[in-house]
Amino acid sequence: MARTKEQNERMTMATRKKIMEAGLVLFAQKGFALTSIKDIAEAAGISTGLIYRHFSSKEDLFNSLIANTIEELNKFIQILDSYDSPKQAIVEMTASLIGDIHFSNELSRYFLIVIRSMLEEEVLSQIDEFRKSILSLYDKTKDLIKEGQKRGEFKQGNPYKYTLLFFSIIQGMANMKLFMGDKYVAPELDDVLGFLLI
Amino acid sequence: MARTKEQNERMTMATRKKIMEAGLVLFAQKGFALTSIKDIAEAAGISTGLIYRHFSSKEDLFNSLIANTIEELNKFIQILDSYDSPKQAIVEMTASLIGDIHFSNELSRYFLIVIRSMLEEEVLSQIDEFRKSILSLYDKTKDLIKEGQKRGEFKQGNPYKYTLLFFSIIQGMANMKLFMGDKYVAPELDDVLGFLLI
Amino acid sequence: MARTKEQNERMTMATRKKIMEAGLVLFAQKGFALTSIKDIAEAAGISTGLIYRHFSSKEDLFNSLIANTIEELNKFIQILDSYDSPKQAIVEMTASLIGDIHFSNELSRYFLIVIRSMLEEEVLSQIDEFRKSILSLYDKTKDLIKEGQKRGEFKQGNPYKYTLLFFSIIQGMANMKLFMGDKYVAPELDDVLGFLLI
Amino acid sequence: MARTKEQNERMTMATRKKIMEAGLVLFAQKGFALTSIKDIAEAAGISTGLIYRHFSSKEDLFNSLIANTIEELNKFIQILDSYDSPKQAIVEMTASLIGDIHFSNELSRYFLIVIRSMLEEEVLSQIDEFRKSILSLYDKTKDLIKEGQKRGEFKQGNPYKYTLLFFSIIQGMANMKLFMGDKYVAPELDDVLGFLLI
DNA sequence: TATGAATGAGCTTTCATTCAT
DNA sequence: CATGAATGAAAGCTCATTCAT
Repeated sequence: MARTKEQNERMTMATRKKIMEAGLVLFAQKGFALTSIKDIAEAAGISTGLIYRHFSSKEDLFNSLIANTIEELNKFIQILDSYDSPKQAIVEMTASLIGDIHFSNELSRYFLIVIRSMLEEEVLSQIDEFRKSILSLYDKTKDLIKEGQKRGEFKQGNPYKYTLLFFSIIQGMANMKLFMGDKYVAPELDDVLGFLLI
Repeated sequence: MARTKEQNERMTMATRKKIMEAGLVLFAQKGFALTSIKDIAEAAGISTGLIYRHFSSKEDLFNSLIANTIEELNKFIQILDSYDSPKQAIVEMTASLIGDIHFSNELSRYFLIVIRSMLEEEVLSQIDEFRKSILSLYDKTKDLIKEGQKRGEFKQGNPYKYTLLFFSIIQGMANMKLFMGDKYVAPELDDVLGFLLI
Repeated sequence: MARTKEQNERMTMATRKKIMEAGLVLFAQKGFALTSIKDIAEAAGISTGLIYRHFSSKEDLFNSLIANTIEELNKFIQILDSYDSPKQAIVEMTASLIGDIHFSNELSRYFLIVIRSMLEEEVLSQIDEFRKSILSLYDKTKDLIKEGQKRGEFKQGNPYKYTLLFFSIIQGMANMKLFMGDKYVAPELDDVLGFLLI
Repeated sequence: MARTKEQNERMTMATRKKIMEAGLVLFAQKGFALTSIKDIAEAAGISTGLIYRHFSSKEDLFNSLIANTIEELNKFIQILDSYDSPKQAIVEMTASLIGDIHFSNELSRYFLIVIRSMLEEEVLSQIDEFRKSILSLYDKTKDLIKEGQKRGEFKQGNPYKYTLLFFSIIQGMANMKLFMGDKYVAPELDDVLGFLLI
């Protein structure tokens, strides 16, 4: 008997998810160029051909992950708004990121994708939107810091400079975790935010 | 009459230098896999074939740069020994790194190569020695921090954890500078070392 | 639905066979260096890339053919043992070779591969084993001649010298057939073995 | 002071000779494709560039050697005419060839070039003339055998078939000598010509 | 829908040839 | 005349993508 439409759809979505998960892990680890479609297919436990039923190209898959990453970054931005004070926002965000990186959570992979995309020159169609999204997160953070400084929660100093330092640290940590693996030891919140908090 | 031996040697050296400089820039930016021999040849203003008069393969060229990087890292380790106090050593090293990154000096490219090599899985013959060299720099730094803590120059806390945070920041900054280009604003020494200095 | 495993296996085998047949013909004719992968692909009616699904490199394909050749030579050696008398063995072997060469049978191509491998200096990994195999055929033949001389079936004289002459003739004939094509006229058994038979 | 015209010419000819000698050895051994200009230059003890002052291309050098080979073959044909009887002609020719091959004389290299040219498909411009020349030697030999048969000096039988067998043996021997090197043992005249002489 | 054999564009590498000296 | 650094076309090989089943 033929499967129901719903069953088929569920299978389709399950496969799509498997591909994206495998893609996220591998792209974060090895970057776009070094990750082959065969790698992804093997990691996802399917055939290479099947990937092309779900994504029109390797770049399309990558772009889908970038779109997810953008979404995650935007969620981040929104969460920043939901806190009572800039200090609370930054502290919560940082604590959460330290944990994500420590446990190699999905979010930490998104930040690795960010790093890689920064480095790779590859002309990937969505990369511009991606950069905008990153810059918008930076911008939001800058405003938050500015506001926090006004309220006297943060040290004085160029908020843009602090923003860049903040994300340098976050990305550096994500990278270091990938390099050190189990040997990685996460820093304390106070150490990471020492430059900013009074 | 033919060129003199000296002339030839000078030409050879000049070309070799051009190739290595172009290679350093491109490998730091795009990594091993994404950098093509054609890219390097174009950047160096020579033909593809000529690269193979100087390096037996793309990997050979990369390994030469890695060898240089190892050398630079070792110089770093030695310099750390030459200071009177751990605090002075760390402070000078950091100040120097901030400047190198800010001006995209060669050294900052070496740190980008380090980042890339951490991320890329590619089995390049020298990479193991390279990792050892990085870990040895980490180790040296850890000892320095430990000693500084004993002397009361640094905050108390797991010195290994501080080491990882320190290099996370440095590498994150090198990466950020590459991403932001002229928009990059370097942090102050005190901000970078806030987590460590008393 | 996907192809069955069996279907795939059949396709794979058919392709592999096509490649090896084309390779045998071309390597026998033009040797390793002059035969390009493109040549082989065209002769086999497939794309160049497909060859690499079946053989990891041009050398790997060549080595597979060499392995076949070694096998054929070993069969030859074994057949020589199965005859009642050395004379019969040599006569049958020669008659069979004359026919193979005349009809450009596979075996004659193997002998051309032998010639080429003798001539080419290229360091191909299996070539040493191959030479051993050839020398072992020569050795076997020498023993056979010696035994035949003891039995009074062959002329007296250095059996090693006779062996070299014998294979010089065989290989010369295979070569001549390739050069003359349809214009080639095969010699009589008695003419070929005149130097040996009483 | 400038060299005299004569001196210059002598030097030119000496260099040209060195190149041709090196080319003959290497082309005979490894064939056209596997022999690089650099190989030849090194063997001749000169620079690669200098070869192009004497020959317009690698093919031009090869063709010059082919021209020499043709000349040698023609000398052969002429020598065949100078004997009193076909038998004497064939016997002398064969004895001389056996010796040349045994001592790896120049002539034996020419015969190796013949073998290689038979096998290689490469479109070398002079190859057609070369083949004609070889066929003309075969033809001459055939006539000689026919005449000898008339005179009762040779066995009866298709003279063309005998010719092909004769040159198969000669070329097979040249090849075998290259393969066996010092281990080679030359056959007796009677063994080589057994099929023909009464 | 799912498979993996098959394709071919693009990369690394070699080497005949050119050319400044 | 002589050198060898430099060029670029062509070969081997990889891998994203297609397609028959």
